Amino acid sequence: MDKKLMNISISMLLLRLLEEQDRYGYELIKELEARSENVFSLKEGTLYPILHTLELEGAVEGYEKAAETGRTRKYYHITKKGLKLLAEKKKEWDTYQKAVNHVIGGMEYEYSTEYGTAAWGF
Amino acid sequence: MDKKLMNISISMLLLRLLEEQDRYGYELIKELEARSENVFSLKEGTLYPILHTLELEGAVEGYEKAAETGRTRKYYHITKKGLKLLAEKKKEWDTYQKAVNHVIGGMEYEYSTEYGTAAWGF
DNA sequence: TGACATACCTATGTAAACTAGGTATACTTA
DNA sequence: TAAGTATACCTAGTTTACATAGGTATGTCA
Repeated sequence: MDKKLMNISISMLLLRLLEEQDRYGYELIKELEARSENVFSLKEGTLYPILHTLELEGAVEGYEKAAETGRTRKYYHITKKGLKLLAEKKKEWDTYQKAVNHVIGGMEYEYSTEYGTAAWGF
Repeated sequence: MDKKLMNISISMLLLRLLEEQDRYGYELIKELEARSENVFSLKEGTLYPILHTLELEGAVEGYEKAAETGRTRKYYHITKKGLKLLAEKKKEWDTYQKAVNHVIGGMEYEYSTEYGTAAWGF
């Protein structure tokens, strides 16, 4: 468990996006904005240090790759360790979520078997 | 919205407990532990400063009251301002929760009309 | 009587995330 | 073609929620 009460780390969200496919920093920011409908709008100053830390921890691996435009981007790939970390963080989030809802009351929920259910308005 | 991404404050949980009835500090800690099944276990060093801040902000009002044992306790009462703050924080939490789940995927939920539903295992 | 639970408090530390800058390339449009 | 905007990466310094680690004092139970 994280020390910081109810502080679900951004890294969980980033790892989740990298679980799907390799992505570069700027792309992660835009994708996160899109999926969260602008609830999560990371500044570069927030994102890049986190990515560097994740790389140091061995949760992701960065590599340079040229875009179609010729411009070089730094892509990140999630490692086995990263996948494990993601699973842990998801479990933590679930625990916190349940506990908070239990305290404030009034919310019922259940898991669905697939990513992105009708409940989310897809 | 709070600046701190996904950092849902403890104050929301405390205000929620004070919404039900006046309580004293130590009681809040124990009640929070009980309701969250020990997920949230505040240290006194965490709780009391938060209560003092909430009082300074006018969200709660403290008053001394003797317990049956004769011992004096400091009870806190939630104010109108506190109730408003709680409502805001609940809304924030709901927004964050939805956004996180939207990103990590796979969770469906709906509101129930009453506090404490069967889904929570009461 | 000595340990433990209750009940309150403050000073200091830590780390996640933000603020506020910086650099440089590609695209768009006036 | 110049200027503005979007893309794409980076670091130093700051903020602040919460934890750590201490303190005091009363009530209870073995």
